[in-house]
Amino acid sequence: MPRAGLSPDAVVRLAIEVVDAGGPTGFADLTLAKIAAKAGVAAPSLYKHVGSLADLRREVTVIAVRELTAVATSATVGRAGAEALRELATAWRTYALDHPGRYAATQIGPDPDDPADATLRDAAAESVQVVVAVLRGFGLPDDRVIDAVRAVRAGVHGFVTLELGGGFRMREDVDQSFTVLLDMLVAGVAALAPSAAPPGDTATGSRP
Amino acid sequence: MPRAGLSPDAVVRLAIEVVDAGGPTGFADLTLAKIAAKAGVAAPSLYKHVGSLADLRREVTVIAVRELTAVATSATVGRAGAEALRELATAWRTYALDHPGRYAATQIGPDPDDPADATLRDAAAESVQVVVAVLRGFGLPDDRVIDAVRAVRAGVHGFVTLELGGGFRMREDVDQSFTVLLDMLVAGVAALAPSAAPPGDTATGSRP
DNA sequence: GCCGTTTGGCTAATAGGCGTAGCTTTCTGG
DNA sequence: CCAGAAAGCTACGCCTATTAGCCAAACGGC
Repeated sequence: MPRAGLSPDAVVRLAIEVVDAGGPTGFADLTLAKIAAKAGVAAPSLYKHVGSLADLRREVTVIAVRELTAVATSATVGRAGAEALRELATAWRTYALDHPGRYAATQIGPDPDDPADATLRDAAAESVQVVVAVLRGFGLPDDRVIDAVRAVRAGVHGFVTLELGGGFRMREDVDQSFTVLLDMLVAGVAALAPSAAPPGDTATGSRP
Repeated sequence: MPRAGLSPDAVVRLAIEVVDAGGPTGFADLTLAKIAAKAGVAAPSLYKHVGSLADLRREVTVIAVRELTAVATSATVGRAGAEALRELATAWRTYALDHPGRYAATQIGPDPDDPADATLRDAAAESVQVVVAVLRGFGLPDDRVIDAVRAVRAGVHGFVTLELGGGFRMREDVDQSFTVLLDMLVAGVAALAPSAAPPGDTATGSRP
């Protein structure tokens, strides 16, 4: 008969705790029953604060995407060019490794047609804008920026998803492999600029 | 009272049909009930042919990984260097786009400790070996091969997962972006070789 | 051709998930 | 102080997977 003092935000916070506790599959394994247990409440009571499990998952995803945007942004303030790109990618990977469940949540793509996904679409677009901003520092032609952004996103996202999924044996050397990937991306993006001369280091040299 | 004529293989075949019918989320949405409905059989009857849903999913995953290995292999026979890498990556992406559900199945990593995952581990290792073989043609030092393999896997896998997940707006230009990514990977891998000179072309390659 | 065994289907039932309906209790605002 | 909103609850319906036990169809030996 006592009240648990829940609120929509509190439920989302508990959901994130459950996600964090579940490792890389924490988001996939998120369940209303677990949240209710953690809140000390019967499962149907959660519907007083949340529309559905799908809604709750969407809110968790939005928060995770915004967190990722925030760490990426703060990793690149005051930096430019290759250094900014390296810091961005490193912060991105660090967030994924520190919060694997939340990072898995960010992989949920918004439905372009569903109005309920509008804020998620916005959050996702904002996170891409951080990459765009960093790559603008390379002086790329406008029509090449999108290709560079996609390559960087693909490389970093692919790397961390493979890493989180256990796709890499020999865990010791993973940091070095990530550095090599960043070298490739930095050099590759720089090579897209018309007038050679990358604004920062190149680490592996550039090609004509 | 008539018999449906099922077998373990037939059940797996039906499972793959269900996966294929479900688009990118077909694997996540795979359910014994759907398979049973497609077979014209009650759900518990499937247990005469399959150990559990987890077993069945594992078998689907193994098949998908082997298919991916096969298309990657046949795309690279008789080719070497940059051309082989481009064809490998293109075949990889084509498989993912043609069979999004099956490609999603390949993303589940084997548990390194679970003996039931042994054949999946082997299949996954075989698929990585295709990339290793292609990259060997670049004349990399042994301790750089692993970094190059990881970078290629990360780039291609990241690209197709983002593409399948709807992470790219403006669908028209995706082919070009993939080509740009391949340019970066080819140049980046070539740059890892001690004696400059990439063995194949360096410009943007071909594609139908 | 017949009998016994294996095999492949079935129904019934358990356990756990989401979600709805409706009741009761607690808090709050006038 | 009391009415009504808010936040719990239980009971239920429907969907999963999975187990247990039954029954009929197919098959092997003779």
